[in-house]
This record gives sequence, structure tokens and C-alpha cells, in this order.
Amino acid sequence: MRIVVADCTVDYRGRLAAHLPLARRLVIVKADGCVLVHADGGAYKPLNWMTAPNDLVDEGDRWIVTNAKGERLEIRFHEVHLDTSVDLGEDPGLVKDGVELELQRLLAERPGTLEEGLELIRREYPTPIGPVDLLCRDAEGRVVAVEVKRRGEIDGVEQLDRYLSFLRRDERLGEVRGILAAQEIKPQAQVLAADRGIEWRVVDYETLRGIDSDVLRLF
Amino acid sequence: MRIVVADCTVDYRGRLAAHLPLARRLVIVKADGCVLVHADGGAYKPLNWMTAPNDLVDEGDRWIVTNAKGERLEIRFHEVHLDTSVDLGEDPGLVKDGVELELQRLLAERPGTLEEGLELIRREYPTPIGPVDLLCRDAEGRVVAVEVKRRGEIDGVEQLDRYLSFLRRDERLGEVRGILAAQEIKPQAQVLAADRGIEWRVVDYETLRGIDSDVLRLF
DNA sequence: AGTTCCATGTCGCGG
DNA sequence: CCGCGACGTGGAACT
Repeated sequence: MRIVVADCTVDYRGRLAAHLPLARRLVIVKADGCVLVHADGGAYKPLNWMTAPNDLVDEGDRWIVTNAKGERLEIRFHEVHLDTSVDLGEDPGLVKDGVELELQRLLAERPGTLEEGLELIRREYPTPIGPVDLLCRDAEGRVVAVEVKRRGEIDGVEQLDRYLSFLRRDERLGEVRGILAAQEIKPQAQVLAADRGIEWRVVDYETLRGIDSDVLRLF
Repeated sequence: MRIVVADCTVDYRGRLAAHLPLARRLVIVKADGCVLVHADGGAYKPLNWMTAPNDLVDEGDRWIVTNAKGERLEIRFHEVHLDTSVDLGEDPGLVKDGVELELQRLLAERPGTLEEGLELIRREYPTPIGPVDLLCRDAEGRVVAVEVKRRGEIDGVEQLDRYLSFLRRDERLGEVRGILAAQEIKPQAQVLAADRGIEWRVVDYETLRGIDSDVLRLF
């Protein structure tokens, strides 16, 4: 990894055109070749960048980075204040925990928390356009497709609606209900869901996890 | 901006839980307080981060960063290889050019480039599920909803379809046509648009901008 | 290589 | 401040 602090101008031309006037910035070149230009603010996103794979031509006071898609990043260096290289080695990688999959797992174990009498038929039930998160059966024997999201937004309603349109063509399933389950459901998603005849449930992750722990504690 | 290269472990607990085993990494603290932990690969996204505003407690071999939402990032330093601070100053900011808004503005000024006789009723016409980019009237007096995208994909077709379903319930508007306008329209979006009775137009940004410049030159 | 979908998305704008 | 959509979205999993 090469770490450079310099007064520079930057020009990008590719998916859009962008220009950065002369200012002091941090420029990083990672081992895989990707280039980042950071200012002293603005969260984790660089002002400009070029992802790997790419070609970097280092002309000293000017770097030209291009990629196969015809994008081009040009950095002109006016004054360099720091230029150092370090070998970081391979990163052992990130261990993540607690996203949508976890919510899906918890609901799969306790579908009854969504609705009295609801029972799981199977997780990741396949359709031609992708798997339905949970396929269940309600107390009256009707099939229920459940889409699980961390946050319920319009996209989630559309996704479930597409699944339903396929499930409803399968006569063996009979009538199919749709439920969008999320920790939070946006008002517009509620409006669209109502419009499409899709139900929605707000589920509490902490409560579910609590129930899960309690269940584990019994064994 | 503080730039640190060190062997460290990192733990994040907040919207999810994540752990980074001991390895050499680049740690950056920006002037606004946001903290980034970068490995030597993986494009522009840090392995871990905490956006501003936050509180950083520097205990020397351990940093604890917390924010108002109860998220917490802890970095334990084992060996520090570089620790330097530089003042970058305020960044003059990015000059962008060529995004959707610009395309929308250009089309709003010259709706006739989409279709002979098309006239603008209003930009950002509100519906219960969001604003339609351009609401126009065609040569025969019919209302036309135009969705503008840089790249026309399935999402754009569905978005327009949702708007149309609401617009068509408003009897005052009468028959409503839908047009997806983009610099490029994916085959699958064309198929879906045809299926939904939605028209599409490929628009050339450079040409539009040229016309725009010509118009300006007349005055 | 192309498509689909998630993301600690982030960012910017409008109400 | 929230809601909502764009983003050079990026990235991963799967076909």
C-alpha cells in the first residue's frame, strides 16, 4: 500500500465527468491496484477512486489510471508532502453477524410470532425468479409467502409481488397470501403493499432473539 | 487528518456485530472525526468505520469510538508502524457533470426531443408514492408521464408503472401514456416495458447538451 | 460474463 | 429531522 499526501488536482471521466480543484488530499494505492483520493471529511467514501483491475501509469508528477471499461482517472501532483509504502499483507477478513439472514433464521424457527398458527413449509422456496424467504401455511391451510427484510421498503414489496405472481400460477398451491416482515416498514411501502393486497408485519429483532435464547436455555 | 499504520484488532457493534482479527492495517481519522480502517484490498470501502459525529477516546493502545445511535467501534493497537498527522484544509469540493438531474433538466427544457409536439406540464409531479420526473402533454392532448434515467433497467420500468397505476386513477388526467427515457435501455427493460405497455426512448446526452448550448448561444 | 439482491450502504434534496 | 430516490452505487452469490 502506497500512502501519499499531496496538493493535487484530479479529473475523472467515465460514467460521469468530475473535476477536483487544487487542494491537499490523501491518495492511496492498495496492493490490488485500486486508487482512492480522500479529503479530510465526508465519511468513508473517497472523493474519487478507481477500482481494480486497472492500469496505473506513474509519470511522477502525474498519474493516469485507466480501466477496461474506458474510465480514466488523472491525478496531477503539485507538491508532495508524504509518500510512503507499507506492506500490510493479506487481511484475515471480516467476521460479520446479525443481518437479514439472522432475522430469517429466527422467523423460520418461530413463524407463529408472525401470526397465530402459521407453520413453516420451507425456507428459500424456489421460484423461477429467485427463492421466497419463507413459505408457510396458515391456520386455515392457505399458503403464505413471507419476504423478510431488515427494513421494509418499496423494493421489498415489488420483490414479494413478483414471487406471488409466480406462486399463484402453480395451481397445486391454491390461494397464496403474501406477508412482508421487517423490523420497520416505510409508509410508502405500506401504501404500495395495501394496494397490491400484500400484508405486512413489524417484527422485533431483540424480542425474537430473546425468545430464541429462552428456547436454547430449555435444552 | 491522522494516518496510522498498525497491527491491530477491531470490533464493531451496532447495526451488526463484526470482528477483525489481528493484522496490519491502515487507520485514518479525518478532521470531522470519522474513522476508517482499511486493508490492502477490497476497493474503496473500509473494512470497518465510524462516521461523524462520534466520540473518540484515545487510550493509547486502544481507541473507543462511539456515536449517539449506540454504535461502538473498538480498535486495539498491538504495534504501530506509522503515526502521522497532516492538515489538509477544507476541500473545495467535487464538480460533477452528467447525472440524471442534468438529463432531466435538459429534457424538461426540450420535451419535443422525446416526441414531436410533446409539451411539459410540470417537473417532479407528485403522486402518493413519489414524484414523476416529467408530466407532459402530447400533440393529441394526452397526458404523458416520463421517467428519466441514466441507464434504463427493470427498476425504472417498475417505478414508472407504479406512478402510472396511480395517475390513471385520477379521472381528471384521462388516458395516461408512460415513457422511459434513458441514455441506454437494457434489453430486459425493453421487454418488460413492452409487456407493461410502456414506451421507451433512447436519448443522447451529448446531443441534448449541444442543443442546449446552441439555444443559449442564440441569446 | 450477466443478473439479482443486500448494504453498518452513503449522499443529497425536499417537506 | 424524516422520507425518499440516486449513486461512477459496491460487492457477493448464483447461473
